[in-house]
Amino acid sequence: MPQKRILPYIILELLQERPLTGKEITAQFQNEIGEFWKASHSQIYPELMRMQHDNWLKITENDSDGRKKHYQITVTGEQVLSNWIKEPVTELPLNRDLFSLKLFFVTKSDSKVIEKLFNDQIALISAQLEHLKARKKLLFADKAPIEQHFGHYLLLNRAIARQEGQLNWLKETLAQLS
Amino acid sequence: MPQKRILPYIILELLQERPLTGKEITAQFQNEIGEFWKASHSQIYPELMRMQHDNWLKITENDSDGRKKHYQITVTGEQVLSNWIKEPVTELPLNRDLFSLKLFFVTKSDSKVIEKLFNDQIALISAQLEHLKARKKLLFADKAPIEQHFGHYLLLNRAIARQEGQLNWLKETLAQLS
DNA sequence: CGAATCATGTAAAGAGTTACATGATTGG
DNA sequence: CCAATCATGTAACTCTTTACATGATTCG
Repeated sequence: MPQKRILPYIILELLQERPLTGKEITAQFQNEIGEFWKASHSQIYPELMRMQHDNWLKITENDSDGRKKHYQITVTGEQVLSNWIKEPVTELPLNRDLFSLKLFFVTKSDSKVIEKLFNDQIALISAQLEHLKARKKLLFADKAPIEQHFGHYLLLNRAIARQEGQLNWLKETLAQLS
Repeated sequence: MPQKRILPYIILELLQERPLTGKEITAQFQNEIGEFWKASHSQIYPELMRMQHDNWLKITENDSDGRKKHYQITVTGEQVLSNWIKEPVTELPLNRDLFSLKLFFVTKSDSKVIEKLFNDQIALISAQLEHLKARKKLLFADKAPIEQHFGHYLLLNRAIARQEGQLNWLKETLAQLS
C-alpha cells in the first residue's frame, strides 16, 4: 500500500449533495478543494469507472444530454463513506515543501541567501493570504455560512490563520537575523 | 514530469559536509530531515547509482570496510547543487491532509463529529509539539546553534511556531463552537 | 460547414511505499 | 559455527502528473 486511498472518498462526499458529471467533479478540484487536494480529470475518470464497478455509484437515468454522464452515489457508497468518516485521523501530514528544505540546509554565513529565501517566501505567502481573504469575503461577506458551507468556512479560516502565523514568524525571524 | 526531482539535491546537500554511505543517508531521513521529507533506502540506493552514473558523485577510494560504499560529491555535483539552490521557490506546497478534508465536508449539525475531529487533532498536534520542543532542548539547550546546524535550528523554530499556531486556532474555534 | 471547445477517455513516465532478497559480518 | 543483523539491492504496486486522443456539439 503506497498510500491510503483518499480520492474516491472525496468524490463520494461531493456526490452526497447531488449527482455530478466527471467534468463538474474535476472543476471542484480546481476551485474549493484545490486548496488542499488536487486531482486531474485523467485521475478522476478512471476512478469513477472503478467506483461504478464496485457499485459505490451509478449513472443517473433519464439524462437529457447524451454525452454527459451524471454520477449518483448509491446506498453502498453512502455506507462506505459513512464508515470512512468515522475512521479517526491518526497521523499528521508530511509537509514536503521546498522552503523547509532550503531553510534546513542554509548556513549562518549565507546571509544573502537567507534574506532572499525569506523575502521570496514572504511574498508568496502574502499573495496566497490576499487570495484567501478575498475568497472569504466573496463567499461569506457578512452573511453567516449556511449549513452546507460550514466546513468550507472553517477551512478558510484555518488556512488564513495558518498563513498569517507563518507570515509573522517569517517577518520576526528575518528582523532578528539582520 | 510528474514531479520535480528533489531527492538527489537533498542527497547532494548531505554529502557536502562529508562522504556518507547509503545507510547513513537513509538514517538522516529518519531523523532530522524526516520531519519534512521522507525517503526509504529502496529509493535512496537506486538514486545513488543514478547520480553516480551522471557523475554527480563517486565512491571514495581507500575504504577500509569492504561492503560499505562511501559516496562523495564531485565537482559536477557541487555545480548542480549550487544551481539548484539559486532557483527560487515559486510555489507553495500543497497540503494534502486528512484533517482539512474532513473539516471541509463537515456540516454544522454534526456537532459531535466536529468535536471529535477537533479533539483528535488537538491531541495529535500537542504530541507533535512536545516532541519538537524536546528535540530543540536536546539539540540546542542553552548553547547557540553552531554554524552547521543553524538551518536546523531555524526549521525547528518554524515547526514549533506553526504547530503552536495550529493548536491555538483549534482550541479557540472549538470553544466558539460549543 | 468548418473550427473551436466540450466531455470523456488513454498512455507513458516518475515518485514513493511495502515487501522480498542476498551476501557479508558480528556475537554468543 | 550458527543466528542475527547489517548494508545493499530488487520487485511489485499505487498515486500523480503531463501529454495525447476522440467523438460530440456549438457557434460564427
